[in-house]
Amino acid sequence: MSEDDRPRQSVGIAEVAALAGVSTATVSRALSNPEKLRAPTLARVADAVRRTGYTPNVAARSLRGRRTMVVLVVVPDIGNPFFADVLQGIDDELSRHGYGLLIGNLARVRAKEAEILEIVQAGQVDGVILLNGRVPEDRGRTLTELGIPLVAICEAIPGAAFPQVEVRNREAAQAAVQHLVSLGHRRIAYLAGPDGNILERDRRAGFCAGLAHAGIAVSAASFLAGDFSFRAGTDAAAAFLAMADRPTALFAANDEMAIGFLKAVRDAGLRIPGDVSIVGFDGIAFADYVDPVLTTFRQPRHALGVTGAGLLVKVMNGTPVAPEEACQRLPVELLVRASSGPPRGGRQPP
Amino acid sequence: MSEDDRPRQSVGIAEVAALAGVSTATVSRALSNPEKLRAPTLARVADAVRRTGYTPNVAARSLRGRRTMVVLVVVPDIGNPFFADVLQGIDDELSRHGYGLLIGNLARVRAKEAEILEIVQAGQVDGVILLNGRVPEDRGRTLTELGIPLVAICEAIPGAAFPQVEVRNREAAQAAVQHLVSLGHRRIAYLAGPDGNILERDRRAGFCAGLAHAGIAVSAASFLAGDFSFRAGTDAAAAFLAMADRPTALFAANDEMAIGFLKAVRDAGLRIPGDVSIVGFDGIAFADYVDPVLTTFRQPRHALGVTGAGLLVKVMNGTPVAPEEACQRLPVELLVRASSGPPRGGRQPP
DNA sequence: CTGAAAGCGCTTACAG
DNA sequence: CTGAAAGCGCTTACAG
Repeated sequence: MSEDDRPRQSVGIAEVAALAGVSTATVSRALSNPEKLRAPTLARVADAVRRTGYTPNVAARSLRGRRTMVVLVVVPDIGNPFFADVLQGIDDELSRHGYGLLIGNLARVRAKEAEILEIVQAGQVDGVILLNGRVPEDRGRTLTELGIPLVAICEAIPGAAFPQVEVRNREAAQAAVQHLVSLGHRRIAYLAGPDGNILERDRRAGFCAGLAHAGIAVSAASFLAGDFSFRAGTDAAAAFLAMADRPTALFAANDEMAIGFLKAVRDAGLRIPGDVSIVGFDGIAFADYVDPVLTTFRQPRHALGVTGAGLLVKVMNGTPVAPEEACQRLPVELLVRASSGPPRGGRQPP
Repeated sequence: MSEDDRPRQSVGIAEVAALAGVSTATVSRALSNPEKLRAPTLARVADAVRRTGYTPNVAARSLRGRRTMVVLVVVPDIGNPFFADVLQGIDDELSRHGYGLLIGNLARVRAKEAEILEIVQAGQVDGVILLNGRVPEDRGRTLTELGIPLVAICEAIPGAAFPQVEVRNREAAQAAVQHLVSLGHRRIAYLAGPDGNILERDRRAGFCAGLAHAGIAVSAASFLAGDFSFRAGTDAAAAFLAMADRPTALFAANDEMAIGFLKAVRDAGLRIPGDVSIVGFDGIAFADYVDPVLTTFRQPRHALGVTGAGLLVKVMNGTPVAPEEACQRLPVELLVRASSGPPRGGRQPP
């Protein structure tokens, strides 16, 4: 049957083979398994490839080779700069192994999980890295059922059977409380992340553990609702300012909220850290440029990406993953800056 | 010849065809050109597709159909949240037309342009959107030679023969100067972007035009070097503070630098806007949370993405693009906030 | 170490 | 409106 007449790919493997005086099989091997060829043959092919400017067609290679050399990264919100460094780490490690990277942005829309399933079902990728804290699903079907190599990073998925890499959220949150207590604070508020989020759960648990450890009744602490956004921080500030017996310190479950809160209470005339100390979480770039500079925890973002990608490569290659590797928890670093300090002695000025 | 024994795709088009009692051609048509089928046939196929959970293999479809339904977006730096909204706009428009999106992050590394060329040469995408202000090239070969549909947005590429969408950088920068002049400023500094960058060139030109328009000698203005980073802002602040006859206002070529500058001069004890007014460019989210809130220009980021993607779809479809569409320049909006105000009358305090 | 040939899973021009 | 069959451009098990 005749074919359509759209322009075809400029150079095909056949042309390279003809120019080099070898079969297409040999050209293919020269590109994928050069060690299987004799040096002179390899050289002739390499020369022909260079002269023709040949690049193998990706679709054909994927179809025939049954692997795409592409990994899907599921991100809850590409707009959050936090993920940029993680993605960079993933990309660095993946490209070392010859893999490309497809970004699936959920944009915080649950319905987009169906698209993730489709991409995988369509055979578009060899593995998936989840940064979104849950296994995507669509009408009862879940990603795990599809039998594709999987890894979760940043936001852990409790009980999952695949490798995971996260940071010590609980320990860090506890350390935040310890830091504030050591400065003399006893009335400490917690500005929460969205309900059900694993980071929120772990950081809240660490916060409570920190209080308990310091002999402070959790019932005496204030819990402010939030959702990780700047806006949640300013909203929480309004609630905070209206409180009768205001805490002298606040630990926010992330930096955006800490910054929103900081801005709003400062605008209201409170001094930081005199009237209220603030501690955030994440160590986003912006935290260095607020006034006062935010005390926070620096996450090993790049390392999270590299580690997670490395694990996925192992799974995709069928390399066994040691149990201690399969559930890693990286440390975070407390950066003590100007936003936290001793509470003003005695009462607050009118 | 026998094949390898890796697990194959769960459901193929043949199974669906068998279940529906039609040929594979009909299944294919049902999915791509449903209007060519009779309703009952379509219904039978649709039912079979649903029951089998069939999703067409992307590699096979691309190989045979000679189109991938994927667009490559070349981003200079994925870590810059500015691009997140633009990408969202692109994605919104592209997905309306059935296209997926592959992100090529240059990470400000020139050598990565070679990867862009490879992706295109490998037939991996049907079109390219450039956000990086130049046509990627590698050892003499440029992307334009590859004959792939192309569009540039955000950062224009002068003299290019493909459609472009940018904002009125020159006019906006001029308006920034007008704003400052109207407040009473006469000594105004410009904090520049990286050399050779088109945004830098246009904004600088607008700055100079604004001065000229106000009857201020350009030679009397101060030009501080920068590169669009927070750090460049703090570095420029050091230079600014050391100046003998300090300007009373500064226009930064982007918000990051404006914020870095703001933070550093504030730490040095200057009051804003009393001692120095500051105007940025872009309207990043963070600009709302610095103290004082930054006067800046809000870019129509989402619209930039939507417009650019829409143009690319036209080019890919062979739809003619009207000349006035082919070179669009969207307006930006000046947000007057607390970082700009009248200069303090008389001398500055010691 | 190298080649001939099958076949990955689809789409589409042709025929009916 | 639907089907039979070619073929997209590669890779790989088999044979030599």
